[in-house]
Order: sequence, then structure tokens, then C-alpha cells
Amino acid sequence: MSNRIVRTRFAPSPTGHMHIGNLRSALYEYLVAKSQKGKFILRIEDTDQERVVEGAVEIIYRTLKSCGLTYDEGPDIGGPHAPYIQSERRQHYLHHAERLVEEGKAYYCFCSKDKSVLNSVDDPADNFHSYDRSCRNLSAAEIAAHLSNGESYVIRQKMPLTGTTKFVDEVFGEIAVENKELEDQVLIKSDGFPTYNFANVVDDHEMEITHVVRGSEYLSSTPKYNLLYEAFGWEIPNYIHLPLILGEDGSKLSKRHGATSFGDLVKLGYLPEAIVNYIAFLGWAPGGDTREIFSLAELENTFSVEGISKSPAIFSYAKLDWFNEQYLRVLSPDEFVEMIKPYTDDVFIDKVYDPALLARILQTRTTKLSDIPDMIAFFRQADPLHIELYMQKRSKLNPEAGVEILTDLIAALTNLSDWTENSIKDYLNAYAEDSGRKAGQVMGALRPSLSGRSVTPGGAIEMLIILGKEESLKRLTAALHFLQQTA
RNA sequence: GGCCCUAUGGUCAAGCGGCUAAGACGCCGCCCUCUCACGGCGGAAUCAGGAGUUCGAUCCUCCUUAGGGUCACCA
Repeated sequence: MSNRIVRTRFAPSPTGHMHIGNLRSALYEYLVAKSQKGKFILRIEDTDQERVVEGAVEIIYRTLKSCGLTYDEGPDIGGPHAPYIQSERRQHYLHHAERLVEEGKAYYCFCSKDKSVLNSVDDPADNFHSYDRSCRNLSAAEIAAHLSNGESYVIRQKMPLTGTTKFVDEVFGEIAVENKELEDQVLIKSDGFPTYNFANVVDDHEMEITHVVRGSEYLSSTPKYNLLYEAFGWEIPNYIHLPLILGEDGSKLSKRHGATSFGDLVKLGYLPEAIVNYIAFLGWAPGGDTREIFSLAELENTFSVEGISKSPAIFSYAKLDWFNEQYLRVLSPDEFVEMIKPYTDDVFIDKVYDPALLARILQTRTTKLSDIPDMIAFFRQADPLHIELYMQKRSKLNPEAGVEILTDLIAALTNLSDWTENSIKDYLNAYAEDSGRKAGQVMGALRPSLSGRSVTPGGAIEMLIILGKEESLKRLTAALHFLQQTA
């Protein structure tokens, strides 16, 4: 077994979006396999026909692709165990279940759905009781009678009534459960489809999955799976259960915590690489190494199961922000220009602007791409002016000084023929010196006049360039009029 | 409620019987600086509680407490 090639699988159900928890499972499944030169398999679990969502499978493909989690076998690329979609594997399940029936390890159950479902879901009296096993010991004649009536049925596994089932999880250690806690689980549903529980075991066995990696919400049902493996005489896989991801309030991460799907996060302008890097660290740490920025390839080299923690981790948007910033910062200027283009184009629309300069002032200031429009909206249209903008203690700027500075600068800049950073900078510095003002005061008068804001990305000079001479002078003039009328 | 799991700063966490208990995010302060950022430096902040075991417990055991998960013809 130890020499066997490691095979893991990501087995999502096509629900229409990729939840962060699912993606984290996929990532760890990938890493468990790839860190040991193994194979990573994608399998679609669509046994619940009532929940199939159009286009959901494509979202799964797209997400894995943009995260770099390439699989060695899967529905769209095939493989030795095709098909990789459970609904196309129907013939793989029934005969296995019937074999168990023949061997007396499973039985037909004719009880109504209502009976078994209502009995077990939340009872007002807070009682939780499982299926009463009333069909467990039907006689052959009774079964034949039900069958000839055309009654629908499910196939249930006969669980042992006594004893305990234990297994060793690679993260959580030994887990033991009393068999009497386990109910006679349904293997085949009345629509003929296998349950997830059953299909999962059959597929994992047939696809030779060696390491089952999944969230710890499956921990307590794992003994049921093991009992199935044992009933078939199949080898039980290694288990690696992952700690849960919680929302900031400590409850299971869900929509009310904000964006919780990969697609939502990308839409907000988080880079896939940053998301992957961050969720790799949710529930795992590389031990002595204090680095945090890891590419997927580096994770493949560093990852080990020993680093997985048992306690649940809280998903922190603040930390994700930091990761995203790190990835944004190390982009080359050209890459960054390309990346923000859709957002900046949206603001400038038909106006010409200098994308490279804009990118330069944004790159160290951007947390996530979707923040950009608000940060630069004033380039399109300045915010309304307020007199407070011209009252700055540190630079000793007041409205009177503002009037003087603007008056001087409008005249001078109008005559400045070389509208470039260097030339404007030289002029402004000279002006500050000549007029006996601090540069901060001059710039302090320009910033709000050009933007209507006291805080802007970049400095006054960059704004002058991006806005262009004409627009700049227009805004400065408007600001001067505002000050003259208000002050 | 039964069963299962978890417990180091606000968050992610290193630690795996002996340490002034790493590091990161966030927060605060200082420096840099035309604002804000970036960058640099510094600071506050943690072993849930109680019994054991041991010469010695963050680390091992038990109990308590607090969280979480699970009890479907959903995955």
C-alpha cells in the first residue's frame, strides 16, 4: 500500500457555484496527491437529480483551471475509469447493492419516504430517532408480495447492532463510534439512483482512490463508509479530514458572511493566485518556515499532511486582502496595467488617459480590483469642493493662501508649454521657493482643487498629468472661483 | 438531545516535557513623505478553567466550560 501511487479525488456536486470550503478541499486533495507525485481526479457527484443545475459543471472546470488545479482524470478529459460523472455510472451501483442483498448484508425496504424522513429530521420534541428497521427482517414471501404489487423500494444496508467501528484519520487520529449509533443507511434510492454515501464508496473503490480528503463534517459518518467497504471486502482508503472553515462570527461559512464562492471573490477583484495562497493557509501551516507567499508549485513542494490542523479556521477577509495586495504589488507594471484596464476604462470611458501613469499610482494602493473605480472616480468628475479642504494645519494652508497660490499657478501653468512630470515638478518647486512657501502647502492647495478630495492616490503632479493641461486648468479656475466666493 | 471533534493573542498560527511562548494579518506609535499608500523601525496583545502524571507542564491523562460537526431516499 505504501508503494502504491497516491490517488485523490475532488468530488463536488454541481450546485452552481464553487464554495470556498469546496475549493479548499480541492486544493488539499490536489496537494496531497501532487506532493507525493500522485494523481488528482475530478469526479462529478450528481446523484441527486432534483438538484442538478444548468452550467454548474462548467463552473467547476473553469474554477479549477483558473486556480491551476489540473486534474489527471476527469469527465472532460477522460481516463482509465471513465465515465467520471455519477449519473453516467448508474450501472456501476445497482449490482453491487444487490450482491449485498444476496449475501444478506442489505435488504429491500418498502417503507414510505415520509416515514423515514420525517422520523429523523428535526422533531419538535427535539427527538432524533432513526429509521425503525421494520423491513430488516421481512420474509421472502413478504418481499415477493410487495414487489409484485409494484411497490417502490430502497435498498438499505444492515448495520451491525453491536460493537464499535474505529479507524485512524491522518489528521484527527483514532475515531471510534458505537455501531448502534449507525442507522441502516440507504444505498439505492427509490428512483434507482445510489445515494451519495453509496456511490462515493463504490466510485472511490473502482477509481482506486488511496486517500480520501474531505471536510471534517464527514468525520462522524466515516464509520458507515467503512462498514460498507468491509461488507464488500474492499480495502479501506486512508482518511484525511480537513478542519472546517468558519465565518467571522464563528459559525459555518455561508452567504451571510459575504462573498463565499470563488466566483464572488474573483468578481470583487481578488486574484485566483491570492485566493489559493490564502486558503492553503486556512488550516495548514508549513511548520518552521515563516514564509506565507507560496505559488501553487511551491505549495506542492512544501505541503505535508502533518501541517494540517484540527481546529476550525475563521475566514478573514482582512488577511485575504493582504494576500491580494502582495500579489498585486509584485506584478510587472505592464501586467498591472492590463489587469486594471477593464476597471479604469470604465471610469474614463472615451477620455484619453495615461494608463501607465495611472497604474503607477494605483499599484501600491490597490487592495482589490473592484476598489479602483471609487479611488479614481474624481478623474472623471471632481468631488464637490468644501472650504475645509483648504484648511490644513500641517502645511499651514488656509483659504487665503489658497487663493494666492491658485491665482499664481493658473497664470503660470497656462504658459507652461512642456506639460510633463519633470517640467511641472521643476516649476512647482521653484515656485514654492520663490514664494517662500513649503512645497506641501502648494501641493496641498492643488490636490483638493483638482480632485475635491483631501486624500488621493498619487500626488498633485501625477494628477496634473493624468487630467491633462486643459482639464487641470479648468478645475483650478473653478476652485479659485469657489474660494473667492466662499472665503 | 445522542454521538463525534476542537481549544496558544481579535484572526491565521509555530511549538511537539525545560523557550524572555516564533512569525503573519489587524491595531497603535515613530521614520520616510505634497495627501493616502508603499517601505523601514518599534509597541500592546495568547497558552479557557480545575485536578492529576512528572524534578518540571502550552505540550501527557481526566473532568468542567465554551465552540463546532453530525444524526436524510442532500452531498
